[in-house]
Amino acid sequence: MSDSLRIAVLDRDSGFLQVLSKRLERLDWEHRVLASAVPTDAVVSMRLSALVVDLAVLGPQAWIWLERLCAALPELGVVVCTGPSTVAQRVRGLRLGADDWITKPCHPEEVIARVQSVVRGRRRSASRAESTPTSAGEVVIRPDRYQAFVGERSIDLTRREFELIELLSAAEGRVLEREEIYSRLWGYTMVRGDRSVDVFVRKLRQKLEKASPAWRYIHTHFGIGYRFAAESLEVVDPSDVPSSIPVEWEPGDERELARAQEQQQLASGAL
Amino acid sequence: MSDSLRIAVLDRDSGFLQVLSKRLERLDWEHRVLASAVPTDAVVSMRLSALVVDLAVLGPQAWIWLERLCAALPELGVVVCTGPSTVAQRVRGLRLGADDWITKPCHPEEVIARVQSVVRGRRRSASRAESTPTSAGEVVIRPDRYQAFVGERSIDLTRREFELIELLSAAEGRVLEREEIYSRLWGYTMVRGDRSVDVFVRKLRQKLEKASPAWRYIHTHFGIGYRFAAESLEVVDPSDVPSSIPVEWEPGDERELARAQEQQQLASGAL
DNA sequence: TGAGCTCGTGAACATCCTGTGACCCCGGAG
DNA sequence: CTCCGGGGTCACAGGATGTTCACGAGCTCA
Repeated sequence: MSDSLRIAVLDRDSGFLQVLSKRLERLDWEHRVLASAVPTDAVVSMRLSALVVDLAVLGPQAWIWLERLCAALPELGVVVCTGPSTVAQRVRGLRLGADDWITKPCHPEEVIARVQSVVRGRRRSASRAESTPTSAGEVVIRPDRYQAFVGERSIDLTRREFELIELLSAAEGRVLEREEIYSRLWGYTMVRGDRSVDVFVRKLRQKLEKASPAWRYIHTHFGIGYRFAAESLEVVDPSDVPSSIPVEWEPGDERELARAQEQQQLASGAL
Repeated sequence: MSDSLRIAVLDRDSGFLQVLSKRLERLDWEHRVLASAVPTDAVVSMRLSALVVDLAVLGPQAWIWLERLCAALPELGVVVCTGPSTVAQRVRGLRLGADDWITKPCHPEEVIARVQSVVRGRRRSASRAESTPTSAGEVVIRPDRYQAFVGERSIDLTRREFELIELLSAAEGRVLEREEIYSRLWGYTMVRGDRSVDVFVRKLRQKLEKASPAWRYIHTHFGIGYRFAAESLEVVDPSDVPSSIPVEWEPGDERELARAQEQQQLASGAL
């Protein structure tokens, strides 16, 4: 989602900066201005999608700096935007790892377009590399596998179920309205009376409970929607649980068990 | 191998073509010259890394042609190299999917450098350690031989089949969506309803299973795509099984078998 | 406490997806 | 020209998944 980017501009030309910043604001891209050479580490920590840089501010260090930066951050889009230059300079810059070279004076719109173009290329290759596992309670959500796990065991979610848990967990702690859930998962607005969200929440709850019975993950907010938050249940007195249960469950029996546990929890005051 | 590229130049400026061709020869890039607009399909079949194009030769069709091409071949690097233009035109071209825009007259060296820069971005994903054998389970994938082996015996994969296993195994553990597999193997975007990926997965599975029956390599993720991971089928001691599982297995029922074994494993140890 | 809405539940139903085998096309070799 | 292997398409069938429905329990408010 979100084609909102994160970029930095390394330049001192106040006119250029002002115009460009205004455009960036309107695009709603996160951006910051740097006034002088910044150590590579610092750039790393900014987690940028792209960097626009005027080599002039770097002085004689420019080439070395550029080379180091590009070597250290091959995923970073680097667009050089600088004054008049020779072919040799441009070729050198591009060979060192710059992704584009724009000659000033230039129109900010073109800068934007070229940055987008550069990032578009990156995105393609990096698309799934950014998938970082999330965890909540006992479950771990792994986008790279389109699946959630408890320990090493897959919960065996379907595509929609996974999308749902991914969405909910991304908003952990916040209540998401049905409408929002629906429109983010289905892509269009929910018609009144549609129960799809509820149904998938139920399926998801079932699977979560089966895989991680001691936790509650999805909480209903009456008249509003759902909230995702891992909450462990009070430990139930073992003597209450008949020892015969854990042995082998027939395909239909988990439900019974789940219900029994629910009753117990209710009784013990967990809610 | 392989900073040797395959590019095409769509232009009519004989001087430009001559100079550029000479440079390309020296770089030992495969290249060809096109004199007029070429249907997208034709470009697809050329299996290019990049295309340099002068929009002037395309006439009024230029924008449509460019848009179609970039949409169909997201992996193709497109560098527009054309005469004087307005900012609006350049922005438009870049937004439509062009990766760079060079204004003539220009130095061929800069064209080369920009093409390289564009391709460098693309390649990142494809730049796995070429020619380094990978192994998974019983199979060894040898890019240098364009073939996979079990022990010393070749699995006898065709070109596409090999490309597929190479792609999948490079992403071992991750789920690859059909669209991604398709676009990386065929080079252009998949049309809905295309079953090519499935068919090649089947062919590959057949050969893998024949060569290495005790392992499963390619796992289906319903509604998403495939995941490559070597998993050995624990061979269950036949004497353990028969009485407890009354069902008779038909000769072709490996799927049943696999499932049953999975169940057993679940039941026997893991919790 | 009761009406009215909301939510959980199970199941039926419709749809979509995938595995599969058969078939067609094409370029190269004989 | 014909044969052949590889690549790609098609239609079918079984299964997995998504969607809808009806019913009952739960929550809120008067």
